Amino acid sequence: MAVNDRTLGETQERILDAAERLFMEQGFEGTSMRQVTSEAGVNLAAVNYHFGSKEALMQAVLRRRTETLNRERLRVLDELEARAEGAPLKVSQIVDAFFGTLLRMGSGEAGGRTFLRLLGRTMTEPSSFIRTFLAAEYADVLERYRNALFRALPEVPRAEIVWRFHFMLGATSYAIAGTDVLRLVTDWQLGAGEDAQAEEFLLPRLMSFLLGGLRAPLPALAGAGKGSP
Amino acid sequence: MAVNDRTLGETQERILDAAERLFMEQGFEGTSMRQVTSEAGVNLAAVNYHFGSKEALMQAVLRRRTETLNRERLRVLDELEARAEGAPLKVSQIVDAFFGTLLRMGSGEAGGRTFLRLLGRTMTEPSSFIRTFLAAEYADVLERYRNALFRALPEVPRAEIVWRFHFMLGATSYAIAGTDVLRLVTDWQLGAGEDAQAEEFLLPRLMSFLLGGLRAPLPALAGAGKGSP
DNA sequence: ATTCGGGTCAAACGTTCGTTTTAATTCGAG
DNA sequence: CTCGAATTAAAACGAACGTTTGACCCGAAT
Repeated sequence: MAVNDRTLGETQERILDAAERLFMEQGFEGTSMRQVTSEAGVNLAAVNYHFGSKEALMQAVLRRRTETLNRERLRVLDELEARAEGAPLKVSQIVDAFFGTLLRMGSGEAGGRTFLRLLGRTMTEPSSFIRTFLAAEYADVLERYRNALFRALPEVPRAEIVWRFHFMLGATSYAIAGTDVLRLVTDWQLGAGEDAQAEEFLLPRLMSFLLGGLRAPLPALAGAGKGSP
Repeated sequence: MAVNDRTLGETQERILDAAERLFMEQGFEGTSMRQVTSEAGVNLAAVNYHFGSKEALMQAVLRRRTETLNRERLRVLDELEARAEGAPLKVSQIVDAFFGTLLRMGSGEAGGRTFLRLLGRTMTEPSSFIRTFLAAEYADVLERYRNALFRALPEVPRAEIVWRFHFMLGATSYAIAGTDVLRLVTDWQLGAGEDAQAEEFLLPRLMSFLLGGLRAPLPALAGAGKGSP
């Protein structure tokens, strides 16, 4: 019944798992260190000992998964571009490589779905240290994908593409956050129980929506001012 | 006798304005009562006296604007349906009545833009009392608009429409939240400075995107999977 | 056998939290 | 001018917060 027979680093992982789940359920500010350590079954001081501070813990929670995710995103894009031999990629390939890779994470390793929901909520988190951290984590991969879209849609103004990338990110973040004001209001069957949502049902539907939005006719943007005719 | 059927006193309004701004910038949990009252220039006890608690203050902040917003949404929909004389509405009319009415709020009364950002972030807020409150506030208007879309798109399965309403809500929430991991990463000119964004630039672009996504081809949804046909 | 150092532990640090209490002030109605 | 309810002001409440401390445990290296 030794408490010490944990493998190396097990304490850190237990803390990360507990923090991931609690931050997802209650937010960063709404979760206390005592909740995290109690949930993880470790001493209160363990977080500050291993990670330094609550903010650093949050960053470690995010980094653990975003590093894997963004490395995979870059790998898939590399592979697509190598196979295309210099030709522009198809838009659907790019969108699937970016958003599909994200969503498929929710059906992979344990905690993947928890992280998806955490990430979805974190995208609109007010704390500036979180936004700064995420921006740095995403810088490389966003630039690569932006350029891939520029090449795939040469006839679309680049500013439009950036706008729509933005909208796609929003639709996806909200979908994976799963906070769902809509679901609380509607009793419509969306396809299945909570569990199977991520891959079987959400992914193809979200992908259709994103591609439809990305390829939509350009807005009129009438040179005139406001006011509708 | 009843304090509630008089217009809000100046103290209440100052508290609501300060709370709206601080909740938007720092989130609900990240904002203290002392910040709110100090920003509003009122005594610390005034919030509990006038609103009862911090949670009730948050609800009052949200209710002050969502009541106007959703009443206007219903009015516009009523008018459209009256003019259509029983015929289904156009999809673009419905989307503009729901999301356009929301976004145009940001260029109306003072604090409108602040509220837009607050609402965008609140949509993914973890606190259950906020989600419950918002669900109740939106119940009527969501049902009306859902049914309008059902009539406008009779050939599309209703579950698909609900999914896509969901995605549209996400893209819009994220856009108005303005937290923008993307913007921190990209230095692309999105059209104008921060100020003019809401109406002149965001609205037509978002509308194109939403309509493209809503009218996109249905996903393949390969019959394979969990077995039930 | 002893030293060493990473790891865990209970306890306490000072601060800030939301809320409440109590007293003073305002102000219209009788 | 008085009375009493509404509102503001000042102070304090207990609880919870993130963080730090210093003693203690124990396997590995000296």
